Amino acid sequence: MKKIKILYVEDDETLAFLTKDNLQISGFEVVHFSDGQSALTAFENELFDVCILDVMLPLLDGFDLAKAIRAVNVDIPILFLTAKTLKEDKLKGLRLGADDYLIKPFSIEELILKIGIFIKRSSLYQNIDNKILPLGSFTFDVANLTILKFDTSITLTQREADVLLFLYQNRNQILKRETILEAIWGSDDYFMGRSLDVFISRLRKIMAEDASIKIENIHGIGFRFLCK
Amino acid sequence: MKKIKILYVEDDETLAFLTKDNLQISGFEVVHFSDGQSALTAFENELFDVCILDVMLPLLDGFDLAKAIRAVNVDIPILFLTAKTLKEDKLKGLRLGADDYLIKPFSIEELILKIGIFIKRSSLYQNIDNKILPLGSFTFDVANLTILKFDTSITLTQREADVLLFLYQNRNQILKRETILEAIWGSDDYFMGRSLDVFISRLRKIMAEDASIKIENIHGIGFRFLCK
DNA sequence: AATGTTTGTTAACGACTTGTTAAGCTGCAT
DNA sequence: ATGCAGCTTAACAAGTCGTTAACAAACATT
Repeated sequence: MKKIKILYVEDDETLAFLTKDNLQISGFEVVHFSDGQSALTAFENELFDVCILDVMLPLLDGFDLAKAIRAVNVDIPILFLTAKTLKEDKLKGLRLGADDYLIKPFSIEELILKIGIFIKRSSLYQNIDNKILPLGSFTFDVANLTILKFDTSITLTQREADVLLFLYQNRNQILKRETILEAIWGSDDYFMGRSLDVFISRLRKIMAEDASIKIENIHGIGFRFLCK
Repeated sequence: MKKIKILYVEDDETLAFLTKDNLQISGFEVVHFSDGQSALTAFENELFDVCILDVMLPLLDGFDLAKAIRAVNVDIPILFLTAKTLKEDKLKGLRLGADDYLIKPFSIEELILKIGIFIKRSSLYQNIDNKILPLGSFTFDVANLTILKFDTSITLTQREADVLLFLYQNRNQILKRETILEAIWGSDDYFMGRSLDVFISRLRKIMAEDASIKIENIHGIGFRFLCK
């Protein structure tokens, strides 16, 4: 059983030390940063399960950091620590329900409890199969395997939809060929790799009209789905 | 043009505020309640077009509230918001009827798209059992198992009518073979599947003259009944 | 530049799904 | 018993889709 890995950003060193220590005792893996900038760099290179961000941070505040994190991973749950009650408009644009907050001062028990509940209900368990996803100027109706364009619609095959959904869930991130193949085909060999290329080619053609959507190839590595 | 009036029940005040605000900006009229009891009272005194209910509510949970709402109005579409994954069968039941659900976390764009599609679908849905349904240039008299054409009428068998009604109730959506078989035949095996194909073939022939009605096959998945 | 490798694209192939017609059952009414 | 209606099963034709092949283009390495 893998530990839950937490990205924790807090500039008050004393509080950070205590919190980190307590979370570790409770079985979490915690990586702590004192400022937004270094946290963001780390986030781009490692996979985390949850982010806990102090709202008041030097250099890059908690909300801006959250926005930057969202640009890399749209689904990761973010828990804000805030001393005051939040400005409502600040939360706009963050994913409703994917985020939560805790008002300082909080007890460590409270935090741990909150993390537990929070993780359980967030995107690790997310069910996406009846969703209608905005995709640039299109919308992607997952259950109906349909891409709705301005005035037409295209029905995808199940496998096309699977690939597209997987790209979507990991959009704006580099995805290794291997990762995609494992996720969609269940294993990874030369021929499946060629199949993947055929599917990528078809999806590109389908979405060619919208220049804001792009499936980039990262040579020798995999693909990156750019969208919005 | 009257605004769509939404009854919105959500106990998380922050989320509710954001959602309500966004829906209003998108042109909906939104009335928000924090608990089921007060929502129900309001529902009994005002007319709403759609209900959006959080499943986890204090006092009266989303499903019980829905039941109470149904006692007052059998046709109103209800959209459930749920944080946890529900039992599969509970959800399946919802998608097929006048109800649908959205799993948290969702983005506000997703919610708005969903409401749009949902309303379009359910406004046509309504109470069907002994109605005369418009079917392109035909009409389908459900109780009398009759399709009325321009100058003739065709009597269907009970099973033909069952299949057609089920397709109609879920029109413009992909229906899995399995779902249809479970709904009409009660279970799903190879031969029933072949039977279904025979029925689809007959229905297509009956409705062949009207090009605006179409039973599409979605290869390897099921069918989609297209009909304005 | 020359070579090998990875990726893009199109088309052909084959397994499998579906469409269609007709024959075979089964239960019901006569 | 006999005939009929309605559904299922069989049989074969037609269609679809993922895979594979084949070749071209892009890229990396020397």
